Amino acid sequence: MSLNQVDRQILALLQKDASLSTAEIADKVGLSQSPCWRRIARLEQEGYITNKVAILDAKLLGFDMLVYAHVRLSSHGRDQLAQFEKLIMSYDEVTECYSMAGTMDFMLRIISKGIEGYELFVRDKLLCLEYVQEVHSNVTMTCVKRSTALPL
Amino acid sequence: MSLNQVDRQILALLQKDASLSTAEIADKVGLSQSPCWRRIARLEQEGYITNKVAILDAKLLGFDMLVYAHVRLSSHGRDQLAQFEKLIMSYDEVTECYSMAGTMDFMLRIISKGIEGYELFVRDKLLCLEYVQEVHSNVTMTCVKRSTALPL
DNA sequence: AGTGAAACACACACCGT
DNA sequence: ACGGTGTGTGTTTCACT
Repeated sequence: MSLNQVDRQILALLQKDASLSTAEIADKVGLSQSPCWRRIARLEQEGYITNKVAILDAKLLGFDMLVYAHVRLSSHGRDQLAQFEKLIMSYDEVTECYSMAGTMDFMLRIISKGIEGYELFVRDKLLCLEYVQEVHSNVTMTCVKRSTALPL
Repeated sequence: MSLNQVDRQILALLQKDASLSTAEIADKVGLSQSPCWRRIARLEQEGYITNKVAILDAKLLGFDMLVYAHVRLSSHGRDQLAQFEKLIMSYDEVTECYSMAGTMDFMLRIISKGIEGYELFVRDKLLCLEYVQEVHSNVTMTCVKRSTALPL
């Protein structure tokens, strides 16, 4: 159920580099392979580790535009809330979406190729929805830091 | 140098699930193991795949607070810009940081345990810096979507 | 819970096409 | 460039402490 220090160490290692072998992790946390493997399997099974992914180089692949957009829905749009969220999930350009505290707003992280790509997205996939009242775009310039790791 | 359709397919698969074996990927893209393995190795070597990470369940680990903070630096703070960025990179609570177009602002993605954890962070690690002029917190409520995948 | 060994699958290299 | 085959290395299980 709960986690001890070794479990946290394992998680900390894996969230930085999932290509580490069980033997390497076992070595770093001071365990032998078998018990280390069992712990990792347990951490996966209990849901602490949700999945493993490859991180790609966005710039190298031509995605030079990263925008955080605030989307305000009209008040009667609450009815279509579920539909809006479902739609958002189907948009690959939207890599993240959160509803914000205190407002009827959503914040979207949108990745695209150039301003043209971003404008196309906003026009064809956001503004075309009747219940979208306002879209405010926060364009990022340089990425100082980007990590998927939690502060364990 | 450039990528064909098969390469993109491989990248698309790996950015969703990096635990796929070469054989499984080869099967899905219609190649046999050897050429598929060579392509993946090339994609890593050329930097398209930067690394592989395990994604952990933030809520399960007690990180129930996710805030996007806009930080405004005072104009003479430009001198300490490099120092600020270095400091930000050392803070584990800051998982992302971007400088924003058009302003002297930075946007920080901060993950913490409860409002208490967040307040502690802002007080002890942001407001204590003389050149930090203003911190505006956008608190997220529910996560509609979160993905690390690019829209290939 | 940790250790050791054994079965198995996979990653990686070397061939031929 | 793709495909087949082999060998070492990592993963996964099992029997034991």
